[in-house]
Amino acid sequence: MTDDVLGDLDPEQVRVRFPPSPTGNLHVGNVRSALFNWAFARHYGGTLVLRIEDTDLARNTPEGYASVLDSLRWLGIDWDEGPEKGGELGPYLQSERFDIYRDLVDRLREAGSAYECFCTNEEVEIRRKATGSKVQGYDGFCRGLTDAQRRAFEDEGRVAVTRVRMPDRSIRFDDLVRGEVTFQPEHVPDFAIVRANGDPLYTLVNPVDDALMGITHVLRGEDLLSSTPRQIALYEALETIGVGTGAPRFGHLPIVMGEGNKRLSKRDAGSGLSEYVNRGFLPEGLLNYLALLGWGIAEDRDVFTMEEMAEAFDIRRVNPNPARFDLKKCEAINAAHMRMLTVEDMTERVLPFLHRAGLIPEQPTAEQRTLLEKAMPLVHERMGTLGEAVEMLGFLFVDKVDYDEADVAKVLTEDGHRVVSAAHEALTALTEWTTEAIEAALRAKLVDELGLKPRNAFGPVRVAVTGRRISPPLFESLELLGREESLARLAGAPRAEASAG
RNA sequence: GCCCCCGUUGUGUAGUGGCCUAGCACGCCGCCCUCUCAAGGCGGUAGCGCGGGUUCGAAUCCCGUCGGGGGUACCA
Repeated sequence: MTDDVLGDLDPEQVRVRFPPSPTGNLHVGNVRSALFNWAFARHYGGTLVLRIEDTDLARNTPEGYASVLDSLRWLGIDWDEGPEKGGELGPYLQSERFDIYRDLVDRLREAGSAYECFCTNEEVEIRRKATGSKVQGYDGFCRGLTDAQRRAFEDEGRVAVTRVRMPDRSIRFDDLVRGEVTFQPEHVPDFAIVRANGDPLYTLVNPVDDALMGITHVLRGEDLLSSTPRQIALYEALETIGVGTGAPRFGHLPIVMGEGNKRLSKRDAGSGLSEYVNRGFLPEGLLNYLALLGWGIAEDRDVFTMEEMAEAFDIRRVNPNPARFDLKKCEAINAAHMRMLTVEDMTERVLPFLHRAGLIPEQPTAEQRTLLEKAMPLVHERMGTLGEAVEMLGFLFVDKVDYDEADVAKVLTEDGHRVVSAAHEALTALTEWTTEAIEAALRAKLVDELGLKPRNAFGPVRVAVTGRRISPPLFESLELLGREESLARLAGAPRAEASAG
């Protein structure tokens, strides 16, 4: 049975690519594209190529390149060919392929598929106004230049760009997520592929490398939908000079929008991957959420692993609607993944965050590690991100508690201190320092003897010991903190400023 | 302006002519549990952009309309 996504291909012949520009912090929209290409490749057992599109020399940075690779590694999106992996069809950095592009452009020109154009934008604009044409873009003026005309332009000191000659017929293609899309020839002008200074443009190198690298499916953002017809024309021109086998199949993914009705741009908060890394999102959590922007694994389920995604992924089930990035849902999905982690795994992942917050050294002591392992079950279900461990568990690792002023003001009043003193007294008398014993002693003293409601009884104790009104379970926390430190904190708890009058 | 894409609750989606008094998830609200906060349980809120058709019957098909987005470079 033929699968219309694959056509005549065997599943393992699928070749897709992720082509980032190394301009810095990866955008979550790009991450989503990388993810879908990864899932597509893994689903079929095909190949994912990583290609660095660094032809715009002015915008590239070495850090950008390192950042892209680091990001993909952090995400767990592994590629099969590309930087650090090698492959038969490299180099995989476009900046190392300029000779290839030059050669192909020459051949394209010889074949008549491309031509030199000497027009300036102003001249094109003047002609458009003169004819009253509504059609945008280049008008094809230089298509049929004679040698003499060309020499005349050159004698004027003009330098040509190279343009592709678009065929005079409509171009249609069957988009994997949108179905059939058609463009009329008058709306797809001859486009530039080489700058006047000789540098190749994205319009050239992207399709050229896809052809050269045997890419079978191009899954990318919807923002590239309208450049597809000209790329298809280029693939076809390339095929006539013996390069590649024509256009790949395209699937245009919905764009990722931010708040309101704007595309999530690089300048928007929450658009860059590094923010999620720094906050302590789990790669699997972020990726899971990103997958939900246009795709779902099942009607009644939205938390899944990347293995499950690869298994179930179907590009035809991707929704074409633009999707808004919803941070709340992203956090909820991440939290669900946090809860799926084992305590050991969670401990391991939290360590760097505690270190960065200055709570523990880079190499924690065995004691600190044990303490964290014991504390982890208490907060495991309470954390939405790894970074939250700093706030939740910080009190266990400091000598001097960082008291929340507002919480102190609210709870450690005169009355509050009477409770804290009573707690101190009850705990001092304790012979056995266990959660059960601590709870029993505190309840007996504060609830039974003083007649306090539990929340009023334990609130002041909580703030005195942890520094805040929200904390891990109190009795367990006291046990972990230890008798000596607990009693010291109860004895030395700060006071709310006495209110005037 | 022109071209292309898209249009189900606040958000992401399910839904491909009757199973839809439109399901699920997140959010939000309330209740239960409870030492705080979570988690968990229970309940609630809110939607087929609009107008015409076709049909016994339309979220689902057709036409129109409105709205939103993307593109329109010697950026990618």
